[in-house]
Amino acid sequence: MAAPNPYHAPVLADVARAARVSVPTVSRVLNGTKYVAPELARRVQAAVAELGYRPNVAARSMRSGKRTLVSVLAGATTNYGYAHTLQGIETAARRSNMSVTITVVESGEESLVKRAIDLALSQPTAGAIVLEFDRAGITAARMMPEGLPVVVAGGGSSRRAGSAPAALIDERAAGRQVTEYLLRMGHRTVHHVAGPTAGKHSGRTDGWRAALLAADAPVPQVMNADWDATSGYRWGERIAGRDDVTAVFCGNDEIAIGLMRALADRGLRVPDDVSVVGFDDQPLVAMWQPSLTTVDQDFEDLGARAFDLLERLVDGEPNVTYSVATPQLVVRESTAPPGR
Amino acid sequence: MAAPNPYHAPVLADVARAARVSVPTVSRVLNGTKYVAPELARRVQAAVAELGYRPNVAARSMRSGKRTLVSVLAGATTNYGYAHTLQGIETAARRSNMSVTITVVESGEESLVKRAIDLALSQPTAGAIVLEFDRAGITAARMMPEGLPVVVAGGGSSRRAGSAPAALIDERAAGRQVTEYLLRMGHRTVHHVAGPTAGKHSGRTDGWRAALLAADAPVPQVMNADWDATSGYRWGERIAGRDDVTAVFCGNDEIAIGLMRALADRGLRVPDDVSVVGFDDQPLVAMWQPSLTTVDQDFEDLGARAFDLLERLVDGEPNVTYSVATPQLVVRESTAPPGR
DNA sequence: ACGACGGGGGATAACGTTATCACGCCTGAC
DNA sequence: GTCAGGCGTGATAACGTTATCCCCCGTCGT
Repeated sequence: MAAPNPYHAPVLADVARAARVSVPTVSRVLNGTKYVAPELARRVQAAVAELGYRPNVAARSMRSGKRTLVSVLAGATTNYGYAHTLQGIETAARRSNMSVTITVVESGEESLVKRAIDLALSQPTAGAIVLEFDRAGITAARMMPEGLPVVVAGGGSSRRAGSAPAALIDERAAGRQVTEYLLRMGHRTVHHVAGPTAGKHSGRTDGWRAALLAADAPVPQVMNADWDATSGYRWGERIAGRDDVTAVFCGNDEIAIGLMRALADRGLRVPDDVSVVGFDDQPLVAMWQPSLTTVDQDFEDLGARAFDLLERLVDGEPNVTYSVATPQLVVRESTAPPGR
Repeated sequence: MAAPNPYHAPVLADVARAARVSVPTVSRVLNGTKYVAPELARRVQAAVAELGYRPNVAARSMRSGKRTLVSVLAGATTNYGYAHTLQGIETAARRSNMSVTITVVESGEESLVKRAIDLALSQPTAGAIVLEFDRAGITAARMMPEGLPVVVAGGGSSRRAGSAPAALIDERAAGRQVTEYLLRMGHRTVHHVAGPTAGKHSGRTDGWRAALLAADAPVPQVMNADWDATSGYRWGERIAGRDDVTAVFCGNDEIAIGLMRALADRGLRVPDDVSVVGFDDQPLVAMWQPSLTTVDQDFEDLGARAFDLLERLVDGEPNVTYSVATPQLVVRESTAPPGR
């Protein structure tokens, strides 16, 4: 994209000429930094409207240091959680008259992460929000340059001292809640199909294990899957052959849906034979047959909280730490006391 | 976000000092614009690496006119089609070392659209891509300022001369294909639940009507819904009471899923009693029971094509017009010859 | 009536980069 | 040996904006 662009937007000097005032005066009118005589102000406003002048924030930020761009780094954008978090950030940013750039980090491989960070920060950004939902995001958060305001958004429940401020959803509490609910209904234990574990810890998995241990229930081996429905389907096929499995807690809704389809294809009924719980509460899963019991996570709120933390950080507020929300269990038709 | 930001990234002058060369020489090394002695180049590279220098594209674009930012304006971001189109744009832009900002246009109301455009264009953008999937997008496309490179991405099949270049998905052809398929299986006619119609025309609806007319089939009244599953559910409830409806073509997958659930709740079987077709081919609908016959639209490709058009436009290529892809019918379990 | 004070607005500089210009040195040819 | 030419490098200017400085003029106090 090197060729000359014939489009030349009007600049302050054009407005100043049209309004017969000096360039700094136009700037003062637009920013309200100093009192300007009503007559001059009126002429400036008129010229701005007529020429369709639009300030060049690049030049502005270069001189004033004020930055109006926030970078979001994410391992993906189309998954339910990612897309809604991004939307939450965008809405909050728009309210503050800031723009959002999105850069995808394709994997956790360091050279790729570095390239993504370089691209994101090549723009004059006020700060960055890293979606720490997967390995790519975790690596990106670790590799962010010192000194730049960075906020992390993710599924943890607390934060190490010294690390970046974070907006969190307490997945651990949710995992525990799901598991306790199933145990209370009489299931001897709860099986768990996890998504690709980001490092050692997954809040959902931790909460599940903690609840089982607290209830003295056996802790089955974790079944590892990808985040997609196909992957859930494969585990469903295997579970269909085992009659010790009466309740399955899935890492997300896609896995749960795929798993339920596999069970149905093998002639098993949900929830009569097996109870299934998802995670995310995507709109479609309420329409499923049976509708899916799942965990509602407010991703838009997560994004909004992340932006809020970043804004406070950029404003120089001391002791910006973290913000946690606890997701809610949504009970629907896919869970029942064990019948097998 | 007015407060001072203590972070100060290294600038060219810092690199130049560290490498004991002049500022322009550093620029020349980084851009490869002119031959620089190997020894100096080496020192510059070393200094860049050590300081973690990252060029400030705002300053660069101000001087050179080269712009590395593309603005996307969209009526929403989380819906399946929107999110994937956006992802296609981001991937293509990243390959060209360009960043993407996303600005949501909350409605078609002119003052809101103007504000969104102002926000998007307050950044020094090389051009804009407008997602013309809804009324907000259509209004935004109309209100974009003259002179700025603009590309539209949407669901049309052709383009008026004189309007902005466009990347398109031929929804009209897809609507016709769906309808012809159902008629061929023996349905007397095909009913249609449409999404919120963006202006008078919806390609899907036009194609459906054209196919019915071409086959001399009766053209039932269009049922208007929103894009969500709940809205589809409500139409499903009404359809369940009518035995003249044997095949329903839904505006998108959400509507289809909601509709199928309503039919099931009223004791009707899909496809035995009613055939249902969706639109989009979201991953989950293949797992439905019955799995949904739908139309696969390659939104990521749409986004990539839109970016490509914009790049050519910005590069000053003459006669940049439009690009069309035809989506594919995906036949699954939710359609069958009429049995009612 | 004269000086001090203050407010409005223009002139100027600066942000970080790249385009242009100018200079000095080295090479090659007479 | 001298001069022309070219190439590599540094100096300078410019992009569009805002911060700073400063001047001018009006007003108020004595």
